[in-house]
Amino acid sequence: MQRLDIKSALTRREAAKKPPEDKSPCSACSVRHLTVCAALDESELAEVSAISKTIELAAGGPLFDEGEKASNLYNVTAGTIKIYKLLSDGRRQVTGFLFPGDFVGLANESLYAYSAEAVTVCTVCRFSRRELEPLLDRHPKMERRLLGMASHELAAAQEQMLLLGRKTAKEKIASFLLSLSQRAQDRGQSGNPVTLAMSRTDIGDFLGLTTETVSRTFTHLRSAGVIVLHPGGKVEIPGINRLREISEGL
Amino acid sequence: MQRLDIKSALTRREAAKKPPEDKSPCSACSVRHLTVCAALDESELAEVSAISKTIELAAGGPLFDEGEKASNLYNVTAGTIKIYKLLSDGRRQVTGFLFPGDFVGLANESLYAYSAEAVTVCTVCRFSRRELEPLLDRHPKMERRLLGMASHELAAAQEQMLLLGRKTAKEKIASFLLSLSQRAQDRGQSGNPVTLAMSRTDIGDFLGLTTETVSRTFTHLRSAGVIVLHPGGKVEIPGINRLREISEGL
DNA sequence: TCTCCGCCTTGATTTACATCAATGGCAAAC
DNA sequence: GTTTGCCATTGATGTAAATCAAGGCGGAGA
Repeated sequence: MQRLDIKSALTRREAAKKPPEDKSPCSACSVRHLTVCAALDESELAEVSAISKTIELAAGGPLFDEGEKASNLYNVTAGTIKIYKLLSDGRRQVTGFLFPGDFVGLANESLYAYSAEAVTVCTVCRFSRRELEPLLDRHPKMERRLLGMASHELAAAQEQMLLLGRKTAKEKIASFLLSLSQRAQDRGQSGNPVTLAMSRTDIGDFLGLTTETVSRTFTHLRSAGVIVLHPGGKVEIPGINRLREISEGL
Repeated sequence: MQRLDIKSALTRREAAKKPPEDKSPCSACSVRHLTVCAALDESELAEVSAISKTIELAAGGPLFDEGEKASNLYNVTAGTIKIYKLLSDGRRQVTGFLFPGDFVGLANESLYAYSAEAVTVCTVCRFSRRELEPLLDRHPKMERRLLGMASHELAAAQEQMLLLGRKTAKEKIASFLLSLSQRAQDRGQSGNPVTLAMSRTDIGDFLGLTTETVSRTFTHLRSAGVIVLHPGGKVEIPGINRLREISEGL
């Protein structure tokens, strides 16, 4: 398990310069059909453009930290982001990975309940909460869509609780690979082979395992011929049906 | 860990007769300020009354099952309900306990993603999804409130992932007791002593532990003088600050 | 009142995974 | 080209919690 080293966290933060951009070409957004903005027509889209700002994040760059004032919301448009929570002694739980089309920053209370950090180079679309709320008031379609996305995330969170509380290491890794594969497919990318953009440590912190156990479990699945590990984090899954069985404990 | 025994589940289900009632005195609802309905004025409340129906559940009675068509939504008005998911071999993860004011049944897809079952005798308020949706369209306030509740649940789910993935048995039990205590207080009930309405098995299935470990951990906290176990599931917490420290791993 | 049964507790033993430790590969920095 | 440092892998050992096992207690029902 990764225990956060404060010094390295600061270094990482400094390293992550964010060169901001300015144009917001929502109507040309390639992942719009996956986002909150899917529900909008051209004129509504213009309103959204007016209050949104495109931002680039370097790999490792922080988007926001747990406990910070939740003044912005973000749409991921490119790259992979992780969200996580920490215990005071540095134990970490990654509670989700976000891909293009995903939405971050909903906070019922006024503070973020988790931290968000870029795993790869990322592009996100930023909205200030103050400006977005009146827009939601005027466009119930958008709010409905947001509620739908929140429900969907809630269901995913419950699935993840089942994984964390009751699955074995092998079942966890199998479920993780299948879920990544599915999400890649949903985005029109290859579901097989699937690319793992994140480190073994991040995977471990997502699945409630250590790096070593993650690595050993990959090795085990490889030996069993269920997966093939290629360079660049590419994982081929010749035994995808077998992987499905494993993920269910069969 | 409880592995679901089909026979006993059926017995339990038959045992749970639900004598339905008919009146819906929303305006007299004692937990309204905690629910979706908090946002509503008198005339809106009347509309809600018109499409809601009060239902009583015996202890152990099922509300709905995972995979069932999600045609209803429910507001809990009295009692405790558990929601859970199962693996095919019977391993169970309780993903939440619901108390008066809580809302169940949101399902983005058309099927419930989990099962819901009464822990104690319960009263719930039922809405059909078909009738509720147009009402939400007309009352954005209510939809906004629902989004707020969903965000809140999402934050709770993430906290629970941190617990499941990274906390020790002792930390899990401590966090659990504190969270129940807080929720009781939010409802104007005693936070100390706090009453545990659910069995050790349910607690274990919620925390990713076995009954035995739950029991041993309670014993350990009792020996340490942090809690006192009284009959009827009442837990007194003389060392509530100590319990806070324990829950954080200090 | 007695019996039964489910729930809780406690003890002995096992085990899946964590921890500790060492090494190799690769990419960035010098 | 060499060094540095991160990341992944693999092996040896330790341990928290699971599993297996045995009573005890209290409420429901005869």
